[in-house]
Amino acid sequence: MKGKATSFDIAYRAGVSQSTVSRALRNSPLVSEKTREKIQQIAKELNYTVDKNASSLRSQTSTTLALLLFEDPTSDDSLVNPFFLSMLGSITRECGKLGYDLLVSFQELDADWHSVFKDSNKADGLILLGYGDYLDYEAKLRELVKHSTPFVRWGAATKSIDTCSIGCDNFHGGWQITEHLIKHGRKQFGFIGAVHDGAPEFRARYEGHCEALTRAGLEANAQLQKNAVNTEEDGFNATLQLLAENQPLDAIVVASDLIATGVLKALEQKGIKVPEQCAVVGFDDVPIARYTKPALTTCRQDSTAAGVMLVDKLVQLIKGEPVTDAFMKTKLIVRESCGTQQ
Amino acid sequence: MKGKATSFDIAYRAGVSQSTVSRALRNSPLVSEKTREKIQQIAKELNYTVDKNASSLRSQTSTTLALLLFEDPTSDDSLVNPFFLSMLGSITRECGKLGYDLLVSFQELDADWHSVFKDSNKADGLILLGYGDYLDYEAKLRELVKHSTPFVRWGAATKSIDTCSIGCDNFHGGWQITEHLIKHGRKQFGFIGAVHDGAPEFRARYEGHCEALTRAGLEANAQLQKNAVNTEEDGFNATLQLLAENQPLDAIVVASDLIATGVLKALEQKGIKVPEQCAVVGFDDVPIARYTKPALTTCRQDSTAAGVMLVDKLVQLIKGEPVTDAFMKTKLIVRESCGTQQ
DNA sequence: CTGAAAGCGCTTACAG
DNA sequence: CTGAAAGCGCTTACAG
Repeated sequence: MKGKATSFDIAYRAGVSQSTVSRALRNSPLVSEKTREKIQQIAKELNYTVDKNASSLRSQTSTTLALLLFEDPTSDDSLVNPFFLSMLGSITRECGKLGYDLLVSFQELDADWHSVFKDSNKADGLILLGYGDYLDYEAKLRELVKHSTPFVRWGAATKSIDTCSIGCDNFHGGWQITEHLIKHGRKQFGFIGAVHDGAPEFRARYEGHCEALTRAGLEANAQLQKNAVNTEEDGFNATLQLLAENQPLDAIVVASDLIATGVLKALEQKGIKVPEQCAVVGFDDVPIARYTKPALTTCRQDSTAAGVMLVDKLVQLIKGEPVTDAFMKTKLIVRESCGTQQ
Repeated sequence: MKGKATSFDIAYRAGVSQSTVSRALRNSPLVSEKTREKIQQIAKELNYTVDKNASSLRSQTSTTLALLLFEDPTSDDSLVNPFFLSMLGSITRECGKLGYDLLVSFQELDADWHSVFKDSNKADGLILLGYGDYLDYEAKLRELVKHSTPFVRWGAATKSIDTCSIGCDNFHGGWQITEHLIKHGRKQFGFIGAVHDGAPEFRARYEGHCEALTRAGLEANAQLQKNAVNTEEDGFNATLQLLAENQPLDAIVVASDLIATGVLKALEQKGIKVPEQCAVVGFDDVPIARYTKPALTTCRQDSTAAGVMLVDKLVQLIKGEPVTDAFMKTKLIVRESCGTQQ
């Protein structure tokens, strides 16, 4: 035989019709066990694999998911948000488990996502990670909804768009981590991380932070909140700005671990001892957090569970089953940078 | 119109045949400019996208590449080798640039790679990253060659198999980093990293290391080489074994950064000051290397360039163009853990 | 349980 | 430069 074997080749050898081969290979109950076994045996001998393009074309379903990664606008070319990277493993594995292939793509915000993947029948649904600026992103989400493209995303739930989002309880996380510091005697807080409509997750963390302060009878000082997008460099610069306020500080709550690495760097440069003089806490629990000196206390988002859930929900959506948003609990991971045990 | 627009819909509106539409959309010179423009205009209005499955089926080419990631046997479920992760960005981007889609998959060593991706026409070629044990891997490579599946891989070149591999000059890297330490007065070396046929890259680094010692009139002491696979934990344990030899040591050359984090941890636990009492150097320059304390001196493999090259070579291979192995230069990155400037 | 036939939406000889 | 037709390799009504 030249070229790849087709279902016709198998049919010929098995002495049955091509339709029967197709049914047998997909374990249709319409085929007798004996016939099925014979056909599957021959298929194995011929190293036969169903042609994906033909079956997808005919059945109008690709059993492929597309993962779209959006980068933060300022991040360097080769750097992907490490938190998303850590989701990749479980997303890939879960896809494999459910029999889906996974297309991965870095997206520019100006592309037409729906046409690129869904309209061309490359993928049955989309997983969205990250977004750059949230406002532009929201407009894109509306497009997807309009085209009734099945998709799920990691991020904050929104009332304004009817989408399935999976995110962690950022408000609770911000509260949790701040409350821990207060309980251990910290009183003068700074906060580093962008707080505006373009970054709803950072904002929720900040609001949780403020809530903890209020409940403890402390006051959030807006002057001690400095914006930073998700980079080490921004964290470094924002910290210098914060210190320039010349206010007493014994703790800095940071909106992400990546930013926190820059905070630690700035404090070290200024000779401020962490955690003795100033506690620092991050958010995410990316791999790096274990290696900083002092090791970073942070708020873990379970990226493995998140990846599995994103895939599961998307597949449900594709099958037309009802799905709900998921809101994951965060977990306080105490290391050295907050100066407490446990 | 219900459902997605097809080339027939466009043909109808443009008053031409469907064949002409197909040609016009692919910028065939066989179509007059006027007709082409008209057709492309209508396509845009209808939000038309070529059906990937139909075009792939008909043309027998998918313009899709598959990235197969193999995990080290011992690594935990959600953890992917950070060095490979850092290639992912540039691989994805380069694929986009060349108009290819990218399927990503974690592979078990027992799967039939060719049938899974190439024989089913899901992908035109394969990119292989990592391998667990090299001997099993080699057998798999032979299979691919036998099925004439186009593929490229990151790793050491082999004479025994006719494949396109892209790797760094591990021997030179091992030499370079050791030579640097010798030049700065270190004399008593340990080496941590698996040195056997199952890990040819680590072995090459070790051989380069030994070569540098020999040239300097020093002697490599096999007793001071301890095996470790690519994990922090293994690095930690191997270091304890090394120290238990009770031999004088003023430098440890480590086969990877990930292992080196475990080495640093063990030394800290034993109260051995890095770099004052003992220098430590890694290999790879993964993101974590900048954050350890002391920051890790290491040998950089340019993952961005590597990713681009892997994609470019694979596409050449698919097009039937001749390709050659690539051997990238390593770069010494001096940080704090070796105790020298520059 | 099985087969003959249609058709998914394209690309590409072939003919003009 | 354009069109009519074949066909990529399947899945799935339809008929028996």
